[in-house]
Amino acid sequence: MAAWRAFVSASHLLERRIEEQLKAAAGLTHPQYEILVRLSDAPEHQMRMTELARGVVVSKSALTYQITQLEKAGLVERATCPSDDRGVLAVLTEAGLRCLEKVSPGHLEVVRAYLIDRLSREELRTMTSAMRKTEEALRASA
Amino acid sequence: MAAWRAFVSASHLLERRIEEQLKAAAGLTHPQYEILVRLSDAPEHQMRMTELARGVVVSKSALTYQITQLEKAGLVERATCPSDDRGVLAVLTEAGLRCLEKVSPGHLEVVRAYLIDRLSREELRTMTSAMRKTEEALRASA
DNA sequence: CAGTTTTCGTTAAAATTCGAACGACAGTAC
DNA sequence: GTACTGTCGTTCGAATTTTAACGAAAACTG
Repeated sequence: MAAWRAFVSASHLLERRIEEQLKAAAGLTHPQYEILVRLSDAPEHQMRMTELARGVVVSKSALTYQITQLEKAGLVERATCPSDDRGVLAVLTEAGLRCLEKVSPGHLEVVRAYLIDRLSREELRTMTSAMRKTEEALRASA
Repeated sequence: MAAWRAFVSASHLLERRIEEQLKAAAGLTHPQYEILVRLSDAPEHQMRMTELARGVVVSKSALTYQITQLEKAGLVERATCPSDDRGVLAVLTEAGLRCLEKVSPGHLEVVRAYLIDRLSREELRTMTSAMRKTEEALRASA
């Protein structure tokens, strides 16, 4: 269980550090940053609410809240979904994209400094595949 | 950055699943469970608040809140610290220990099912060492 | 030993999370 | 078409976390 203990501590510590960095750099929380990243990767910089929530791994209600916050900040907009009248599209704005481009380097630097750069190429490859396996297993069972 | 993405998703998904399991099994949250584990490992089943907060990786105020909750549930007690009049000791009660023994198996089963058992011995070893490295780095820089 | 600075744990207010319940719409069966 | 069932996003209330500020006690300084 040593692996598990280390995993939990490391992920919580890293989470804290990342939160701190993002807040200082752009007043963003980690979930908010994740939302921007996912949107920037999506076709036309937009995504359905439910799909986005699944991707970021937060509840739908938490996403509703965060999208509202990001909308107030002008980084995201809501749009009606053409194919489904119930649907809502979260759309990354120009300002959102610029914000992301401004913040990413610092974020990645933290991730590298405390995680990536401390692992050999071999270790990194192993860990990636391990994390993918557990992600897949958990997504499958839900 | 694939490694990082997988890491974040996997840890959030796992966190959710664990939270769900603990809530169902004993009405505990993950932080609460962590507190019980740390206390059960400590000499005389007790620890100073600040030290405990560092171990579990939560803020002091969050720990104050959680210890109060656990005290209401009868799983933990507060005691005055003999060597330091400011200090407070969190002490695991008999009921707390029994609760932990009751819940642990189910918890470990989840951790194994989604993380440990999906990794080869080699992968597990690599991940442990990687997590230890980042934990150490993050604790050192704080 | 007085004066300053830290550390300890708690508190208060604000922010964020989740789960459950909801109304609106979509999909399917008959 | 009508009824059933499922999905979508939001809202509400409860629980939890964080930050900042606080009073008390320790540790350090001279």
